[in-house]
Amino acid sequence: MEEISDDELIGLSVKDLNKLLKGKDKAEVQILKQRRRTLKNRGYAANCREKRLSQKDILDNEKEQLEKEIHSLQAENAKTQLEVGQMNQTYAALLRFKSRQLQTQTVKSEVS
Amino acid sequence: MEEISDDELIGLSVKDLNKLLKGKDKAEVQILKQRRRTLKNRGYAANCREKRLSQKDILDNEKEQLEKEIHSLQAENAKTQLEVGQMNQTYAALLRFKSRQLQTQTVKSEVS
DNA sequence: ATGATTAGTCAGCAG
DNA sequence: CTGCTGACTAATCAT
Repeated sequence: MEEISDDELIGLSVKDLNKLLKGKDKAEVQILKQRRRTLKNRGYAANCREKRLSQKDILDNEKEQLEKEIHSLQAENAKTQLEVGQMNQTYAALLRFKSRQLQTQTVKSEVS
Repeated sequence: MEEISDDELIGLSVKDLNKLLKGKDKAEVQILKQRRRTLKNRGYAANCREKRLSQKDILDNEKEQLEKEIHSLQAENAKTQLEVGQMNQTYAALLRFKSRQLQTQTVKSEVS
């Protein structure tokens, strides 16, 4: 019989494989089918490992994104806090103005 | 010869193993040493798999922590923003007060 | 020699 | 049956 390469064996559909195996020995067919299964498994295993790695990459990236978001939020927070501080200063100045005015009015009404 | 169990074989140091193997056939010794190596490898592989899993767990946990931190920062931000809003209201009221006062003063100085 | 990691193999489960 | 995954083995790398 003609030798069939791993790649060919993997590439063939079961149907085509059966066509190719028409008049063969049953034992021989079994052996070939087993070889096909094994080759497929080899691919599945490689696939499985690759998937494992890419999922780790995904996790790493997600983590990195979250860290960026944290930094962004921290910056935003700091900015807002600064804003609050400035407002407090303005607020204090206005309060001083207000109490000065009230005092003046009081004095005026006292003399009137 | 007496059979030695996997656990025993794994547990023995090379030294003790050699003692035990004093008068043995060289081929037999080689086979036993290979069995020992294989058993050790089995353990290493299991260890490797476990490590892989625990590292994934670590990543997952870190991710979860980061998400918690994000939520915390978001809450903090919202709170501060609210504070800013309230301050803006007070600020606006004070500003109204201030301009009213200034107006009054202006009027008074005009009539005087 | 020892331990860790990778690729291939098989068993066994899921669809 | 096809595809995936856990565990085992052997080969290989590093210490």
